[in-house]
Amino acid sequence: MKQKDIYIPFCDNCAISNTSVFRHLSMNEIEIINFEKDFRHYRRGEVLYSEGSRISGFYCINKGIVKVFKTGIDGKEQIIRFAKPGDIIAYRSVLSNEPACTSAKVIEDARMCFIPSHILIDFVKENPQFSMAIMKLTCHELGESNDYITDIAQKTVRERLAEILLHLINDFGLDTDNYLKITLTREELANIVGTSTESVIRLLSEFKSDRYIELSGRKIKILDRKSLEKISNVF
Amino acid sequence: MKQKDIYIPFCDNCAISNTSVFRHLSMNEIEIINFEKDFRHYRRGEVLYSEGSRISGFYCINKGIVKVFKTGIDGKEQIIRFAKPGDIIAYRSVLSNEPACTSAKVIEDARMCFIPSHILIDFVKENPQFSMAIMKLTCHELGESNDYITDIAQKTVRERLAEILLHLINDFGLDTDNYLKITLTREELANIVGTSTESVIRLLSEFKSDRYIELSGRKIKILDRKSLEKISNVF
DNA sequence: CGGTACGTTGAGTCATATCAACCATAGTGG
DNA sequence: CCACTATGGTTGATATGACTCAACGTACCG
Repeated sequence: MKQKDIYIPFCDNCAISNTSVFRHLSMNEIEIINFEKDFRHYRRGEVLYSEGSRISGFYCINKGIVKVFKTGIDGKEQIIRFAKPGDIIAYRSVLSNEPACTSAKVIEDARMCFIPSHILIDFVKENPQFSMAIMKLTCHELGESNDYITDIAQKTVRERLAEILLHLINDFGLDTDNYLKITLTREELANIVGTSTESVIRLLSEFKSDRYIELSGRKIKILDRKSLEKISNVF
Repeated sequence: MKQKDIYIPFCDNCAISNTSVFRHLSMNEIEIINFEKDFRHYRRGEVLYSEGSRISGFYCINKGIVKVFKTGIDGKEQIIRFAKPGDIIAYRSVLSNEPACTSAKVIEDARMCFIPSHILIDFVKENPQFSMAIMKLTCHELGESNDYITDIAQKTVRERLAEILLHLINDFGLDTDNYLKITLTREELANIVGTSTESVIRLLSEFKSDRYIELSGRKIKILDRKSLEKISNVF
């Protein structure tokens, strides 16, 4: 406990980014969040909330990665999206005042603020700019989900896997050696693509022998992005 | 032109329903819509807007049915949802101020109001109640889309077809003879389920010989809802 | 050292897509 | 009025992508 991290990020810092929904809040409103939020660390594997549960607030991610998923047949997970620093999750349930329709689990050690529901609801009601930003965020997510419905309904597993790799590159980036910054288990990859673990393994090693990627454990090195784009059928 | 229908519905009537998002508007606001809206008839096959286009307003459906879809590989449609009386469409693009990410086409002769963008945006900014209602609507749709991703990724075509039939029953109802009130081509059914026309045909006639449904042309008669529920794997 | 979770590979199977032919219907134009 | 064309529906044959099952390898962890 000697090394315990006592640093708590001020929301002002988070709000600076011009992608954050918080950028439209007044100093006063940010103060309110700073005061009411509950900040803490979360380890890989920790569950933030589960499908069907009532949530009393939402999370704002400062560091780390969280997967948001639904549980389908026989408990098989379908990953809906990832949340990374700057993103907020669970806001949907708060706003629609329904039980959570997804679960969320930490997949890379994280730091997050938990912010009580009423704050989000109050701000949406009182701050039109913020309200619009949240609205846009929701609409954007809706667009993405609809895109994915089309993909999953029409593309082959091979095409979808290539596409997911490209999405992961976009969202999480590559390190200096061209390794994908996010690491996932084969099963997690399968649960995004919507296929079986075995199929992911086979296709990955196919991509490998075609020299599009290289594999070392869970790390994926991107060698040929153009070809992945060609395979994935995105224009 | 003798028989031209000069009846134009007042928004007050639409707003009465307690499912309409307009129920939170003031009399004054409703007057504004009444004044600015453009009401007209649309025939089956008419395209309201297409993917990628900029839209200057949104539609509120008074009568008829519209399909909202995305165009995927080789122009194959993926139907995302249907809009029926009381529903609004294209509001997503208006709010996020992005080009349309879907197309919309009339599949059952319709009457609609076209309402200019600025009205929606103004009301969202000025009327917190209305804003919340729109937010809930969006969140709800997002939840539905995410559900469908899970289904389409994990269920078989057979299961999905049964599920879609149940959804159609819920959304559009049955007439006195237990016929589904909405009629779709086999291709349209395929484009909801995310499969080929031939597969839909084969599965429908399988359901028919299993005595779950009866077919006469495009009309589908529901004989055994319980069994369809069992097949569809919904609890 | 054994346990648990993850990764890999092979073999067999099945659901579903694809291709092709054909029929029915309705609208069109000469 | 008839041929012409387009659209939708149906059925059969065939191909194959992807899943499942099963066995085994690997690595880390207490």
